[in-house]
Amino acid sequence: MTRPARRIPDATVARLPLYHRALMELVRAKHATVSSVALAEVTGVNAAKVRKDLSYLGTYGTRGVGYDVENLLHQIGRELGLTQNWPVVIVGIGNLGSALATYGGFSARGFRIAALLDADAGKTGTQVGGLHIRPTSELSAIVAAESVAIGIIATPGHAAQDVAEQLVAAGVRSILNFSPAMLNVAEDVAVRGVDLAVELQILSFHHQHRDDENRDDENRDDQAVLALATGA
Amino acid sequence: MTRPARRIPDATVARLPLYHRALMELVRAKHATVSSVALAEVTGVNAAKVRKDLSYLGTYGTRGVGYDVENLLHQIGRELGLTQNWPVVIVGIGNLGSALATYGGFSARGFRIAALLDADAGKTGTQVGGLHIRPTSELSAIVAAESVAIGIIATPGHAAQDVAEQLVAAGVRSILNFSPAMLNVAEDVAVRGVDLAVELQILSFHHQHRDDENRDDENRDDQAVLALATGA
DNA sequence: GACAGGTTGTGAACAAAAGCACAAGCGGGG
DNA sequence: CCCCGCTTGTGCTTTTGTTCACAACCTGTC
Repeated sequence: MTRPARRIPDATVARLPLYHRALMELVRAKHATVSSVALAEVTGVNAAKVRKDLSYLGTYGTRGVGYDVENLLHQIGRELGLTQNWPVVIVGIGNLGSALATYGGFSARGFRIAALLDADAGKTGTQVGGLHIRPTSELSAIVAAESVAIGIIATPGHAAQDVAEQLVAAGVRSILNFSPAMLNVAEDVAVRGVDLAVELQILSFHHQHRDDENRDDENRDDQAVLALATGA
Repeated sequence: MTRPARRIPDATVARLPLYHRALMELVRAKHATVSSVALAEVTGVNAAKVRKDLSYLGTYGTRGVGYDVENLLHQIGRELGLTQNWPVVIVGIGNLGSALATYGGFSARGFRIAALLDADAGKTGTQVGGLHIRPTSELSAIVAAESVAIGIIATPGHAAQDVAEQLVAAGVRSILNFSPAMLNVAEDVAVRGVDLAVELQILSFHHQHRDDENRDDENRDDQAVLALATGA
């Protein structure tokens, strides 16, 4: 069945989760099919781009009709690997770690929190979101026992590198890093960093430069980032 | 002085906070100067790219020497608008909102949390991170009184659009949206969306396709923080 | 003061992504 | 059966971003 074969561009990969999220919503709203234009509207992506993105996955649309919502959702989920319900561990259960542990979005979208870990002995044993916090020393045992694929680091910056090394040593090959530290790991380990302050700073830049921008063609949508009002 | 004049590319803007963060670290470590190669190493960005990025801000380097750390930090901070210590409000003080409220990174990097707001009357009055939670009804008064520039939405998805409209009505033109909802706002309002599950899903994709990728040996430096695809 | 070693700033080549525009195909109506 | 309106999939163009490579320039040394 439809071997994708083609390499999917990074920019497309980054948008697939967006489509996935929107399609879940459409399923809930009982839409049977959706056109690229409609999907573009709810995701804020250009319609041609939606079509091109989806075409990388295979030919799942029907001309004159659109895409079957359920099927497309399934195909994107499969491509993203969400059918596997990956187990993840969260290391560092401070405010942010707790928030992540109780964040419904993970479990709702293909991930299972296998364990919460913290180095602070004062925290271990206490419960967050229905899971007991366990000492970091148990990390490798947990990773092995649960075949954990992905590690989330929510520690302070100074602990992050150490935790990363432990994760990698335990066999984890994908890390989502919320600490402000840069992680230095083997090349075959995928690291994604999310720095909340960075996002604010980017907003701040646009805020500060708002006035400079209207001087050239107002036609240019000032940023890839700007919300556009859809409307019709 | 030093009119940048040149329009700074989006991709560069997204990296400036990275340099800013690294430079703060270098200041703390008492480095007087830094070369593009060194800065590239600690940020995980290609050295030529570092130089080109910095050149958009002006000519702050010295050939044969490098960049003055303090000065460069100041210039980037100025460009990002971090000298203004923007006041921000956080709406929705659940787990995530609380984590954001107590997240040190904001105050450390140019932002001041002016108020915490929540619609739940049961929460108002209680304190989080040294600030009292106030009812959402006070939003416009607070925005006006404190000249709030940026709003952070950390509510559940179903409340996000409503909150966004209130923020915009109160005069906020920049919104950082942590809810999974797409915001529909006027065109001149900048919205950046951060969806934590999206990040995990992108990792999941790479995890799943790890094997397909080794056929072309790519030197992926996706260590760097990425700009998230935002709800447009 | 000239040379050597190091580093920036940038033009130009290359690569990736976005966006346009339209042929190809579907389905319903007469 | 044929036509018409609708929507996909994609070749092509334009825009944006990355990388290379090197001249220009600085500092310290002899």
